[in-house]
Amino acid sequence: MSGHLDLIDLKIIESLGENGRLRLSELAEVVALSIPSVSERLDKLQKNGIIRSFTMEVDERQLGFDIQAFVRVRIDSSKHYKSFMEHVLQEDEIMECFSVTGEGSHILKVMTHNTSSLEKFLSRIQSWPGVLETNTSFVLSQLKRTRKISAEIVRNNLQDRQVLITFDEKKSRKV
Amino acid sequence: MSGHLDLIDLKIIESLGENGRLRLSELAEVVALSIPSVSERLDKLQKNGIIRSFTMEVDERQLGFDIQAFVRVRIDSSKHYKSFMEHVLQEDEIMECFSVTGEGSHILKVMTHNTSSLEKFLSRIQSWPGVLETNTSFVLSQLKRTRKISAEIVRNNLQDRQVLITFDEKKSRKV
DNA sequence: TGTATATTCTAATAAAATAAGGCAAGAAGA
DNA sequence: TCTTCTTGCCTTATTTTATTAGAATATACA
Repeated sequence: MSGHLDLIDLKIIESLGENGRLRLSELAEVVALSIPSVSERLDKLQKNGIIRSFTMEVDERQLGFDIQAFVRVRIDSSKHYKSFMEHVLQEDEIMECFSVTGEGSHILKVMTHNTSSLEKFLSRIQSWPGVLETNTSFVLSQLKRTRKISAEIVRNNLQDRQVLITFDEKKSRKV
Repeated sequence: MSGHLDLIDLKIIESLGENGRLRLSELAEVVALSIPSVSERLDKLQKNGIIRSFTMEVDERQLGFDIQAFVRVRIDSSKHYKSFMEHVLQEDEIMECFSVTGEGSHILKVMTHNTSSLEKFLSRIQSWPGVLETNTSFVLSQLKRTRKISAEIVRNNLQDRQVLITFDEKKSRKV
């Protein structure tokens, strides 16, 4: 049970970050391994939870989500933490929720149809036990959106942890 | 050139949001159409930019990105806007960048290896022309992360725009 | 060094995607 | 209303891709 990631794994991750629907055959070409080998590596990456899931970026506006916002929430202590989390999971408007340092204890990334649905959502939040304050920033536009995980950067990250052991040129198959 | 989305399209989007690597054959099963029909719809969804790209969710920690943070940036007026954007696109640490209302003009979602790389990054930002102030919130944990685009909600969003016209039961094929 | 484990390959089989051609329903126009 | 054009879907045939099984090679460890 090797938990080691080598450069081939990182290239697979990088490639799939750019196009999550790449075929095994295309990945095999990129990393110069046979298709079954790539398939096995991919399974392992998912099994180990390094790859969590495959998803999609959509144009939210075209799907009728005209409002995106960040909502900073301040909740009082840990007493209401569990119920807060349950509420968060239930609300479809909340796409992401982060526990953070700084002003407020949480940041919510919210997506709704229009201002009136956002208003309803905000008043709902404010009724949750323990919620002391919210502070909303509307998203006017998104300047950058990347899922790219550079193999090179990950290699640098991991090598001082010694998680990443080797990259043997020998392993690469001739094409 | 029909730009209309029907419920079948929305089901395709919903399904791919949950698993972006679903096969055409599996999608065809879900929406009860033939494989070539689903393939054609999928092409069209991408061509129309409703589906922007296919990607992946990874476990950032396992890839050595131990620090995630939101950085609020205040830049002075629009004079430095263009150069700011260029910088943003260049920095690998910046995963997302939003132009927002409220305190500060932009929110950056940042991912780095450790506090020292974050520190370097922050001092780099502060040297960009026009950057007046930054305010960093560390992400302690992520409580929710969803890419699910519910077909039902999108239908509700779109029907008052009358973009969504029909859902004919007749169109569904027997299995 | 010897043994056990990992990873890879090839080849055969199964499954999936693509491409071509045709049919039917609905829209647009005479 | 009738005709034509377009759109969306189907089926079939072909090509491409993925899976499985088994053998070989390399790696790690005692």
